[in-house]
Amino acid sequence: MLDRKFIVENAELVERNCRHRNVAADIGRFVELEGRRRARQAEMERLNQEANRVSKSIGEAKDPAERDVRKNRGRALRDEVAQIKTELDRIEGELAVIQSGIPNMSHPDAPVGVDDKANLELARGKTPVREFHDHLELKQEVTVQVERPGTALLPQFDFRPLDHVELAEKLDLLDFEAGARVAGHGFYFLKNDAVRLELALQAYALDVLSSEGFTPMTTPDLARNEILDGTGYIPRGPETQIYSIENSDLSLIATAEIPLGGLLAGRIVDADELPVKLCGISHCFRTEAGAAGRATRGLYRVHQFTKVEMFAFTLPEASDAMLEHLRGLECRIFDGLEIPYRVVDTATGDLGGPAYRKYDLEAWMPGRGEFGEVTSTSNCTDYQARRLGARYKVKGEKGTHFVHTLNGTAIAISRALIAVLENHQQADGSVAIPAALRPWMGKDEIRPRQ
RNA sequence: GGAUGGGUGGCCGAGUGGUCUAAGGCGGCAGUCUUGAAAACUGCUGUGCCCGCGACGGGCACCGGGGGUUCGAAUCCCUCCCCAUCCGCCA
Repeated sequence: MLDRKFIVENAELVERNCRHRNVAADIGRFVELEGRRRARQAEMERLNQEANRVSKSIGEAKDPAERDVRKNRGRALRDEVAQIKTELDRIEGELAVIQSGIPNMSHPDAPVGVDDKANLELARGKTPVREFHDHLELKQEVTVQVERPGTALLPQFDFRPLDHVELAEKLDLLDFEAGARVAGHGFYFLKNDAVRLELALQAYALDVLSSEGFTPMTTPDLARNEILDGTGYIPRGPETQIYSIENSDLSLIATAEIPLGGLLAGRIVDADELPVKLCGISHCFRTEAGAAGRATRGLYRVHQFTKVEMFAFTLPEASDAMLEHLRGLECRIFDGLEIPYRVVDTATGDLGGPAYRKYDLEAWMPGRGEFGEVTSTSNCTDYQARRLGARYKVKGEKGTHFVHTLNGTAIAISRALIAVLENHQQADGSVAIPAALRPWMGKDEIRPRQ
């Protein structure tokens, strides 16, 4: 959430930002209520002060009659306070509702637009996209090259590429049918080399991030709703993406961002302990409510997957640079996997609540014939930290400040599997293992079973 | 699941109705001493909000959350949550 004083003092900026974000929030009402809250607050404090004075004077009163007079005075004052408190609570409630609906401010360079159509492509990965064109004369050359402005000559598929579901069937890597039988549509079993691939992808990501000073962690796959709220996830309501555990205040996490953010909830750290760089491995659970019928085939949109997540707590002045750092690592990881991708600067209307700026990596997915999101990294500035109560203190200085939080996908296994299988497939239906994964796979390719 | 104990400032920990304006310690900051450092000693040191041009100025609230009793609650009552230990079961 945003700071109340900031909202009041920058009402026009906040209002404009809400428009850019495509969010309806009654800022005018908020400013009015906050003004009233302060006035009532001041009034209540004045009465409390008076009542405290009266209470203290009772012990000093000489005769019983005088004591009774003062007691009555004290009682009257406390009654008045109680009335104001009731009104204050009502105002406070309405303020909190509006406040929690106001999204974070946006980075001045983030592309402005109400939805993902305004997203801006910033860069491409090192690995060129391979496409398949029916009209090309396949017999002439094994690899056809076409020219594209601004890039090197691009290799093309010289065969019609399969999608990961077809590949997985040939290679016996996935069982969606059994997943559906056991847990319903959207669940799946990984089998055989897909299991090794998952472990290899985790090990590879962990390897890169450990060398960059991230502390590896596995996290609880459940978190208290309070922590979900703090990180900006909404555990209840019809639109929720979150599975909640019945008869408890726990939910299944949608990403390790949730428990990792919760790590410093309600805590104050020394400024010289920052930045804290964490690398969390967890399962991720998503109901995908409202996503019915959209890209439901295969692993693209599933209810459970494993993810290696980067998370950072930084000083405010360090968060912009940290976001670039996280983006750079995502690029390094996917370049290392020899997967073609593009980097997208997310438009204001597509940022969600907590993000100040967000970059997505979209990998080329030959089976879909389009780019699909595989990672996402966000700078949430102090928006999450304020709600979580994650603060830092500078030695020798008075007071505390909110840290900045950032998160970024290192590897989301399900979508990474799509990208690896589809981009590294070979004409005979086998899949070449990218060199970066071979140490953990113990083999160079996945071949169909004999 | 059963039993018990407990939630107090950055941390540890005392405190069972009115100098709690929360003892004491640790840590931190500043100073004295010292060639320098350590030790020792002295002082300062919680969070949030409000008032104020500002202060090393004033005020209010906060002892797990909420509610109650009282002129007055960390302290008494109700309720909820959380944590720890032991036992049982179990990977």
